Amino acid sequence: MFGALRAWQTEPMSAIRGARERARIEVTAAIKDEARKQLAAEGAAKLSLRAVARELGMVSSALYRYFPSRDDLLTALIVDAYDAVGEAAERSHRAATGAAGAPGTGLARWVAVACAVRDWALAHPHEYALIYGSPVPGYTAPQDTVGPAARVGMVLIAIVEDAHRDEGLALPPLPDELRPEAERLAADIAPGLAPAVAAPLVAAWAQLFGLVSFEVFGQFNRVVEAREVFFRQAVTELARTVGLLGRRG
Amino acid sequence: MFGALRAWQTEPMSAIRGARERARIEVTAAIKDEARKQLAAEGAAKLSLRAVARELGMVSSALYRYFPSRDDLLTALIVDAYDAVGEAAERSHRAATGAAGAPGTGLARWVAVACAVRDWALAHPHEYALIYGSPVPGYTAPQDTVGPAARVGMVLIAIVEDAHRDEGLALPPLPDELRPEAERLAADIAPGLAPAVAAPLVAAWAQLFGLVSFEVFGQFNRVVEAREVFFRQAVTELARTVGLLGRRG
DNA sequence: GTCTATAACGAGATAGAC
DNA sequence: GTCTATCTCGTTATAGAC
Repeated sequence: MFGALRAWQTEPMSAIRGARERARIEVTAAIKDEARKQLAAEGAAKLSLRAVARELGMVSSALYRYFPSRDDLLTALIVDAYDAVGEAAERSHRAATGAAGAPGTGLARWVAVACAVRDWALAHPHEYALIYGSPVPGYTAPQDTVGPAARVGMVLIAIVEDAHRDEGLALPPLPDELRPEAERLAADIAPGLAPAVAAPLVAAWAQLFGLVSFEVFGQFNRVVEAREVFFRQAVTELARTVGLLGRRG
Repeated sequence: MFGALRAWQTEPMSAIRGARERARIEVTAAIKDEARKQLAAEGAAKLSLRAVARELGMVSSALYRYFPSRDDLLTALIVDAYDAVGEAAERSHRAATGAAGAPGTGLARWVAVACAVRDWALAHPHEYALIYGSPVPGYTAPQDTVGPAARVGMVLIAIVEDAHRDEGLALPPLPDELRPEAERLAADIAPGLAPAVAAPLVAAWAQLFGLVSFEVFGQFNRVVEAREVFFRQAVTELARTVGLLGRRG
C-alpha cells in the first residue's frame, strides 16, 4: 500500500502510522531543504545528490531510498515550488474574495493574485527560476508537474469566469485567424469559458510572468526603481486585456 | 592601442593588419562557437574552459590568451546574444519602416519587431535562455552587457516615439502614484518621451518577453498550439497598451 | 611581443574495491 | 558505509617556439 506512494510525496497526517513513517517524512523534508539551499548556491544544473548527502551527514547511497534519482529530487522541488506559488495565489484570491459582491471585485482579485505571485517570486527567487526560468539541461518534466503547474492559471481563470458572470466583460472581438485556437483553448482549460476570453487570458498569464521574471532576473536593474507601484499599474492595465477593466479612450 | 581592446571584442575588418590578427579573430570565434555548443548541451552553469579547449585540440591554459577567465567568456557569449537579438530587431524594424508614411505603420513595426525577437529566440533557445532566463549562479554581468542588452528596448522606444510624433497616441492617463517613477523612467531611457508612454512601454517590453519566454521555455506545451497566430494577436493587443492601436469598446 | 605547452595548485566529483 | 585512486575543474607560473 504505502510502497505505491512516490518517495517525495508529502503524506497526509492521517497516513502517519508510527515513528517509521514520521522519520521518513522528516528525512525527506530535510533532503529537500538542503537541496533548496544548493539550488540557491549552485543552481539546478549542478544539484548533486552527493553534495546534499554530505551536508546532511549521510552517505549518498542512503538518499536513493528517498529519491530514486537526481531527477526525482528535482521533480519534487519543482512540484513543491509550483504548489507554493499556487497556494500563495489561492490564498490571496480567497482573501480578496472576502467582501464579495462589491463592484470592481474582479479587478481587485486580479491585482491581489498578481501581487501574491510577485511577492512569492521575490521571496524565493531560486525556486522561481527553477519553474519559470531556463529549463534544466537534460531534465524533462514528468506528468506529475502539470497539475501543480496549472494552479496559478486556474486562479486567474476563476477570477475572469466570476467577473464574466457577475460583472460582464468588455473585450475586443476575437479575430478570425485566432478563432479555432481560441475555441480549442477554451474547451481545454475551462469548458464554458468564452473563446474570446480564453485567448487573452492565456496571453495575460504569460505577460504577468514576464513582468515578474524581468524583476526577479534583474532585467529591471537600473531601469525600474519603484517596482511595486510599477508592477501594480502594469497588472492593472493587463487586467484590461481580459476585460476586467472598463475601457477608456 | 590594440592592447586596450578586450580579448573577446570582434575587431572591425579595417583593424586586420595581418595574419596575426586574422588568426586571433578566427580562434576567438572558434572558442565562442564551441562554447555555444556546450551551452546548448550542458547549460551555462556547466560551461567549462577545459572542455572547450579539449574539443578544440588546445590546452586549457592557451584559452587564457583569448579570454582572461571563464566569466569573460560567458560575458562574450552574453554580449553576442544581446547583439544578435538586437540586430534581428533592428533589421526587422528597418524592413517594416520601408514603406513609410502609411497610417498604422507604428503597429506594423511593433508586430514585426516582436515577431523578429520571437523568431530569433525560437532559433536560438539556449542563447535566449542565457540572456533572458535564470541568472547564471555565481556570475554577475559587467557593465559591458548593458549597452547590447538595451538594443531591443531602444527599437521599441523608437517605434513608439515615431508613432507619437506622426500618428498620435491614445493612452490611458498616468496614475498619480506612478508619476514620479514614470518621469524618472522617461528621462532615463528616452529624454523627451512622455512619462505616460514610458511606463507602459517598459511594462510592454517585459510582457513581450514573457510571451516569448513561455513559448521558448515550454510553458505553452499542451496549452497553446497555434503559437504564431496566438503570439501575433497577443503582441497586437500589447501594442494597444502603448497607444499604438486605437481603443475599441 | 604573441602564442602554445607543461606542470602544478587546491578544490571538488566519481567509481570501485573493500 | 568507508576509503582510495582517479577523474574533473579554474587558474597560475614558467618555459620555449615563432
